[in-house]
Amino acid sequence: MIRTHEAGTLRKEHAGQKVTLAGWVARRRDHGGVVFIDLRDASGSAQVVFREEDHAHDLRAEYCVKVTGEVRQRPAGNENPDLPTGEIEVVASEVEVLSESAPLPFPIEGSSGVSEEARLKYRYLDIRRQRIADALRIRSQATYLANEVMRERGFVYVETPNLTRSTPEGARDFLVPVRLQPGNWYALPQSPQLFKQLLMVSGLERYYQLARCFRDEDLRADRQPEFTQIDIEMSFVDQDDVIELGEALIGRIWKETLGYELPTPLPRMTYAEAMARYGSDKPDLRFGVELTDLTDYFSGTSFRVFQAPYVGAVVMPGGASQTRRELDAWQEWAKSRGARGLAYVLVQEDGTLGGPVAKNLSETELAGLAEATGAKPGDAVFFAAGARAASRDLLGAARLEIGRRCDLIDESQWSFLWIVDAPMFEEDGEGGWTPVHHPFTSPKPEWADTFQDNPGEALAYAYDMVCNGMEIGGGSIRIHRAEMQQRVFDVLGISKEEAESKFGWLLEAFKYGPPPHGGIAYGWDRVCMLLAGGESIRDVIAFPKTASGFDPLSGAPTPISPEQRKEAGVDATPKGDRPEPAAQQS
RNA sequence: GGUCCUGUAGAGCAGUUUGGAGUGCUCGCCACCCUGUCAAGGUGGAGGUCGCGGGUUCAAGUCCCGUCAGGACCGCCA
Repeated sequence: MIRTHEAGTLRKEHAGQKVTLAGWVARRRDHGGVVFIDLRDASGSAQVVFREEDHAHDLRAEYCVKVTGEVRQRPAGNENPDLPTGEIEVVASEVEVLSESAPLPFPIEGSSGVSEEARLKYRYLDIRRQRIADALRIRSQATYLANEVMRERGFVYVETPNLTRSTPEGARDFLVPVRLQPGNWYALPQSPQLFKQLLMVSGLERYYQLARCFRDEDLRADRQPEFTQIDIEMSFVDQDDVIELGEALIGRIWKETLGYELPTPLPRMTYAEAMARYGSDKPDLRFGVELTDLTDYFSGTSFRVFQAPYVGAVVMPGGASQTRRELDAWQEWAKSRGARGLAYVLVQEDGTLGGPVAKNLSETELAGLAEATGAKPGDAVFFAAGARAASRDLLGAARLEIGRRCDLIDESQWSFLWIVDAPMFEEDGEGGWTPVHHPFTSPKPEWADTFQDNPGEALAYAYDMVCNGMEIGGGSIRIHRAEMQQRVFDVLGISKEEAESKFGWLLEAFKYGPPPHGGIAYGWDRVCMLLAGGESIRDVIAFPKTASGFDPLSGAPTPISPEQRKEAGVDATPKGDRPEPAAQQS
């Protein structure tokens, strides 16, 4: 090794030892006759002292250097109790510049903000910064822990293909042209869903993988075109078994990275309850502010707007003192979400009700409103009326916005829960049904025989783990009987031929004694983002892409040359003697 | 596909409302001074296509139109 010690590990016990360090010049404090360098390596940093004969004057920020010198306790009064190495310093006797650094595009040390674009373009420098380096380390630690838990429980790590077949359901696929078979295309997997079910047919019984997944959809702070899941599947289990495993996995990770004891078993809430109380299938329980259903309350109202299939409300504490401008801003906010507006009533300090909606309500309606919604003097009550799902969505979003604006969210808190009993199907807007989860999700046992008769009410054997208002994992018990699978396809309007063409390879496998099985997948980037305290999954991805899918570092994606285009067979027509590739969704 | 915010020196910002010479702040950079700092300090200096294109105007960083890039959100993401 070039060095004998790591800078961040030096303590006063090392005093008197001759050491050689290697790292980067983090900070330079040049006093002319004496120069201090903070030498940073992966372990931390230590102060190196140079005397004038040492030529340290020419060292610059982020030069990569090797320093030999003697560790000594700092002179009395010069200790720095804020630093782990603050009791010692290294008196340099030799210094070698291993490589110089050009002036930096942004500061490595210090906490000043830097644009996302600059950070991604020079991501390798961004990772030198403490915050990102820490985030990547905590991700690594979490990954080790996950592997430990899975190993202890006898799971088999299996890698599934990244070059695979396009799947017709779900997200848009990334496609890869195939030179050997011009006109035919691989798809990158949206998840290893079908392969992991095949591995259950194979009898592995317990499978897991840190799987790369690819989805060609628009990006968000918590979405990248490629991302990682911890993908898990188990045979001969029911929902409680998978939930127990999920809690053991997340519990170990939170305990050993953050020292947080997961309060297991985690609370479970049905999808229906979550939607009714919080207007969300991933409620943030770090604060209260629940929705109230006022449909019955306003069932006889003469106010036309509230003559709707659903009327609900959410209370903004202290909201009555908002200015006209702030209340107007709520209208704009609601419109930006596709609503017509956000009706409101202000509860004045004397208990009277104000706001434009109040005069449309009857004496009786006004009299009981505060009690019905739980509003107190000084609060504002926001209403949504219309279709139930859309109205609850709006109120749920308003609830989160209230939480943010009123600073009701305790950021130091962890709120974990399971959302269970999601519906199997939802209306696709064209008179048909579409799966809420995916078409291989089993109904709950009580719906096993009858789901096809009431598709809108049938409950799925599915579960999502929610943390701080974010879905971090989700899974289900799968269908393993052909007869039941056929009934699901019938509800979805998928013909036998269509099912054969799209999923034939899975259905074929399921002819050979498939075991009952189920699983779960955790969004690993989101999990690590929560552990690292980040705002975006980009914080825990070494080389992420921008919101338009561009990588400012490598410049990807790029056009291809006409030669590449020809060779890849991008424009070729497939030969007819192959099975029809699954139709692409546009 | 849509809505909103942002774009001014290497970095972070102010200036845009009410048009008047690239006017300014913090950090960094370069040179010099400085023997106990740890966000060291001091003196001096360099550094600008105000994202890009067009328009209005005697005059545009500032107003208008378009466009590009980044970010947030809606749609979308089983």
